[in-house]
Amino acid sequence: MNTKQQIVAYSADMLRTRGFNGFSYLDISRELGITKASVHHHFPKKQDLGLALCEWTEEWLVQGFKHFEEHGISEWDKLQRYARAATKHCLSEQMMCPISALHGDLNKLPLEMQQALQVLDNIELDWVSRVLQAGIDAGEFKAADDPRGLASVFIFSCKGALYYARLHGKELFHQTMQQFEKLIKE
Amino acid sequence: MNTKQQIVAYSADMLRTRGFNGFSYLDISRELGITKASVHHHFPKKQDLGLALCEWTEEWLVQGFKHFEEHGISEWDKLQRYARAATKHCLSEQMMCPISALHGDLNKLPLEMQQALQVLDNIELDWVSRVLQAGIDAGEFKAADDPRGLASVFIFSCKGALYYARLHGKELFHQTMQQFEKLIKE
DNA sequence: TTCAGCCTACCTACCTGTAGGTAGGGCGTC
DNA sequence: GACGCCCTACCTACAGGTAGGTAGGCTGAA
Repeated sequence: MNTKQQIVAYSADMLRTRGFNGFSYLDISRELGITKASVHHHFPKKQDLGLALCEWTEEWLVQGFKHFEEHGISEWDKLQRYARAATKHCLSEQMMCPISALHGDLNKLPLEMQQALQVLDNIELDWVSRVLQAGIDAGEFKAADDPRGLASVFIFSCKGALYYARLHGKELFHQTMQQFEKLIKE
Repeated sequence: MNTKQQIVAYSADMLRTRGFNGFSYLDISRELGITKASVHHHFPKKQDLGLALCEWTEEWLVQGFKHFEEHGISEWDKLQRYARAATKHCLSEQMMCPISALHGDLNKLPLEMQQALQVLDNIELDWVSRVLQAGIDAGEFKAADDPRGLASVFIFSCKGALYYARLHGKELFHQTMQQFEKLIKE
């Protein structure tokens, strides 16, 4: 892994624990044992790093969805895998979803990053909508006239509960996902 | 309104647009035309200001719930009023929920503020849980074995959709709330 | 009434440590 | 020599905070 990739990897961790404006080039330089100016060499402006992080996030998303599709034994199982993947680091390492982290700093992001974030949102909403629609078609879930709206409920429930789990413990997360499951199945 | 109250009022706006770590004493001093040291006079450390903001948020919450209770003509109407109140500034002024804002900076908040935030979360979850339970008892909503988990779904759906509405427009917000309504009524 | 002491609310000046960034240079590899 | 990747040194502008001070108002005692 070359220096540039190390910068992105470490920055992705920081994005998820402190948000985009919560870590600096000095943080990165200290972690990797290089100078700040060297970080600037690879990413001249923080926006450049931010866009690289959006690309990283998209890759992370796309690979995740591919994995869930390959291993999910039902549509609900795919959604559960999504939720479990999101949980994986949250409860032990206090990490949030990178997309949520970017939304938290939305007002301070340059336009280009906002546009990249919009793309990420749609990738995620599209995938969950498709899984829900497939589940409805297969009789796993109750009929819904707007899978995208329903996908929103699922995504926001999941992410919100993960945010809160950092302070309230994982029980609330499980309660939330359980109620969502009952709502779409019963 | 004295200086201290002005500091809190302005800080509350900043909390909701930039997050707790997104504005500084210099920002406040510039806005109010006083020096930074004068801000420190009223709130020696930023944590003191943070705790005052938590109090402000609690007052804002409690008054909101009182208003929704007084004017709500059904349990769903109360929840809709909650959602509409949250929407009121979000779509025009890019303001987020203060509680969400604090959660976004959770890892960087001193312990005392984290504890105050936990209290705020519970106040909100408790109120929504009670409204949902009353609606279930009155036959407005379908039975649920865990009103608190259901309250989580509602709150997170609402807040998440507001976050996204800043970037995607209000349609997604309405879709989300509409699907939630169908889920608990049909 | 006057005055000392105290309080509130502000001020200037200063501190350490960044945060994002710029300019010029060195070194190793091909 | 060219280039990638690093470096030192520096810039402006903070961010949270500290120390010492001033001004005006209030209160109680002489």
